[in-house]
Amino acid sequence: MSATNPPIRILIVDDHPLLREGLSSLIAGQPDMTLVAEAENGEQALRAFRDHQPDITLMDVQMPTMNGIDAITAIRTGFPTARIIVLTTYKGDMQALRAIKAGASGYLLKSMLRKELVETIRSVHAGRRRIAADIATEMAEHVADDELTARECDVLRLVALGSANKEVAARMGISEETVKTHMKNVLTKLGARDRTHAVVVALKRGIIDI
Amino acid sequence: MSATNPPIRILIVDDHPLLREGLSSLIAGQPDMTLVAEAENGEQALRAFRDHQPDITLMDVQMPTMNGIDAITAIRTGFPTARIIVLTTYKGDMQALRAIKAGASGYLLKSMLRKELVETIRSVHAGRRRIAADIATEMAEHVADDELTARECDVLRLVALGSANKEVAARMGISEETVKTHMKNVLTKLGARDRTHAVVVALKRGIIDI
DNA sequence: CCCGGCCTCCCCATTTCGGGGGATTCCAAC
DNA sequence: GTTGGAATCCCCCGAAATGGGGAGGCCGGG
Repeated sequence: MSATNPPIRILIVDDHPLLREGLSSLIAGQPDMTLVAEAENGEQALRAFRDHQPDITLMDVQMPTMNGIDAITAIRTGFPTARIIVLTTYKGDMQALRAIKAGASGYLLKSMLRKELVETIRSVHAGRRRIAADIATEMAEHVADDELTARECDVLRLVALGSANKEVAARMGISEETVKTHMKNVLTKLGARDRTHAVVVALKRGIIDI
Repeated sequence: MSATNPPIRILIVDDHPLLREGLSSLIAGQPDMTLVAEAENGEQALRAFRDHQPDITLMDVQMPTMNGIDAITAIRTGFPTARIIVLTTYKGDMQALRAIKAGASGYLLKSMLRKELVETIRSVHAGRRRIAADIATEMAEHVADDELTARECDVLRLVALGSANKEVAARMGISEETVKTHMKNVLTKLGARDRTHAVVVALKRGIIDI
């Protein structure tokens, strides 16, 4: 943070123009930071990263065209040392977990204070990691849980759309008995009391989207 | 919009500091607008409105302490001519409907372009109404639908939390048969295929929250 | 090579739902 | 004062979901 160091070069990726504006003006007020590019979806982010190779990328998760998780994976495939901070509205512990597994160094909420954000940028730039406390807490509550398998997620998604077991079976090309088995596992793993509760829990935790 | 007119006096109400920053810097760039106050929840909004009586209030819906709908109702009880524009992330047609019934003159998404926002501010200040096209479309699809009654919402909320009809009945102090009747009505009104689907539809449309 | 996880399928018994029907009471609005 | 909506309760019945058990095949890591 000494004045002799070059500024932290930052890329912003978010599809909300207003939020980009807010970030941009926040960064403009920090003498040790400079904004090098903006992108409004994952594809643009990839190009912008290649062109500018920023020190820090601030990335939203929900975006059209290419979501933040895929963008993080793609960026870190080409640049394994890229430091990326996810900045999002809350969407459950699973989304955060996926972002971190994809290589994010930070996970923050858009509702946080400006001060915390700039501190996190400096912190991550210095090589540390920073996960918002409430998200860390929620992730910790589920570390011991078995995650849903791909097949179980498929079943649950169809159930969320109103399919009965028999219809799920027909759509997936498997027997109704298999669907029942998957649902039994889902109920157990999510600690849900019935299929409706399971869908609600999965939506809250970011395990499925609708 | 002539330079001789006094500027449009604006109040911002949003719990996201970053978004307030973005709005603030956007307004600062408009010669015919001036920011008179900011608030980060409904209560503060009420006080700020009384103190400053802005021409336009930009209001989020989801906030701690006092939500946007209640804040709109409260403000317009004291100041029936207040012009309020709701600025939110998408949460279903029902939330928009409630905001408009409470007296909002505009309903916009946070993902919109800056240009559209400043145009809407001028438009609403001139006495017109402005609802984002996609929201208007979705609201139009449901104008013919019967809305859920208070009791039906109560039942659906408990169902979403994993209660069986029998348990909903016990919690609400009514008979299971009554719960079944309510659920039948809910399924019909929402066009849902089963209770799980009903909960998902209600969540998407902003009819219930979890 | 063997083990574990995943996916698949099957059986049984009980409970819960969903879709019909109908009925009463209460309150507020016209 | 009648009318209508909301809320309450009741019946029947077939379909669906839940909870318990078991079991075989496949694939990848140790």
